[in-house]
Amino acid sequence: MKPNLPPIKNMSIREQSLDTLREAILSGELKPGQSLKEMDLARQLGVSRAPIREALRILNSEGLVETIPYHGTTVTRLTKDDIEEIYGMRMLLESYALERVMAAGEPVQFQQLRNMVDGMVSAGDRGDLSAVNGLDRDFHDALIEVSRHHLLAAIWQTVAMKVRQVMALVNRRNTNLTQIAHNHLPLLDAMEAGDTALAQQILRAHIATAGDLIAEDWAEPR
Amino acid sequence: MKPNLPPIKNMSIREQSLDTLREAILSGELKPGQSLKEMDLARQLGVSRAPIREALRILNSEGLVETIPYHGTTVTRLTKDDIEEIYGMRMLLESYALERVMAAGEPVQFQQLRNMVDGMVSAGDRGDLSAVNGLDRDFHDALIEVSRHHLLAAIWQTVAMKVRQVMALVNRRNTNLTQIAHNHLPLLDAMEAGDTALAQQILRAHIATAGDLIAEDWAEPR
DNA sequence: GTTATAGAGATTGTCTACAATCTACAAGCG
DNA sequence: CGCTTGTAGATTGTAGACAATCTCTATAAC
Repeated sequence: MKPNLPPIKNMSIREQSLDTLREAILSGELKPGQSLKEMDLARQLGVSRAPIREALRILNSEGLVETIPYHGTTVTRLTKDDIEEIYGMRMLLESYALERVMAAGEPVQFQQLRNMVDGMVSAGDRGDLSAVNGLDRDFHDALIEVSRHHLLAAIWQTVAMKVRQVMALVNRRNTNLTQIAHNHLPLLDAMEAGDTALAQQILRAHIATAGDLIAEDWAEPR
Repeated sequence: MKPNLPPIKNMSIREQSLDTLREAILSGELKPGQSLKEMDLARQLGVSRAPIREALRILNSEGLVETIPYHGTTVTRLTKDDIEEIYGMRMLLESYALERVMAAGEPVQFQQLRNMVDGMVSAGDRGDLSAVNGLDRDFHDALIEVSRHHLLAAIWQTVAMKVRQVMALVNRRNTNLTQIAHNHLPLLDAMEAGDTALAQQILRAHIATAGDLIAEDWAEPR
């Protein structure tokens, strides 16, 4: 008899604080430029400053916050140039992942991606925005994952976080749900057909379009 | 009159500890797999555990150490696969930087690179190994720098650190100093001539060769 | 009126002590 | 003998107090 019970809740206060703060930044709850006072955060989470500080150091080296000695920690500001850099880097990394996946040529992995795209399409038809966004993230994360490159995956994490932050902050008035979802179909078709060049072209166009749309109506703060 | 004096020692204990530990790892003084006990490090540096812990969190998120809760922190081990990933990523990033530099087409920046290559050549002729290594690092760092891409530069830092660590650990018996130095000349020539394709080809071959040489005689630890 | 300066308050940086957890080994039990 | 369980020592995780530094404001000097 193996009840298969998961571990209760082994996360340290530091890690819980880290996840909470990171999530708040990536969801846009904590806005760029906002100052984070250690004591406030500690009181708010009901813990001491020590784990908060360690979490802030990690967020700092992830580029999500910036710390000036004896002055304070603030959520990193995002300029239009930053957006362009993020999407340029995203294109570079995803393109590389795609190249590796196609070169490896293990068609069995496509099923996983196919499921996500299918789910995205149906979520789009339902008009479920957050589901589409979640599956879109999952799809691009999975593309990196199946490329089987640990270092690439680690770097992708950093970039993907910034993408999430941007997506949460942008004024998304002109998003066509079904269009986003269906955009992934021809990419997957090209991949399954083994047409690397076409797949690359579609992927790059897909990312470039998304980046341009966002950079276009990015309101430079302050 | 501007004496150009740097601030005396404005760095916090955390940052000094961080630099010291990072340097020890990158120079190979602290070897992969070695366990780092907070109390030992604190005693050795003559400080308390708090700044040491914060430094370790940063090193952890940089991928230089790994921490298991209540168990300890160890210097990250490097496998042969890791080496290949590092050099693959290095090629991707430097190639991207080169592409951007060539596209921008500001020839004035080449002078800076030229000086480094010249210095490298003369250091190679002097037989000064550490000078060649230092200038080689400077050259590749500068290539990223002149591409004017903050995010790329940040990501490069992480990868370049791992390259340094690998270089320090590898058994470099067959290094031809003058060859390494002179390898950079045709690359710079192609860049100044505006021949992007040729420059890319030389750069990629240069990095691939270096990576293969190192991966080749990488002794898998344990 | 302008500038320099001193002090108060707030915030971050560091230290020390204590709590929680892990590993290893020994004692108890079948 | 083999397995579980409990205890000791070591190590990491967290808390709270104190020190160092910054910002801001009021005041004094010119």
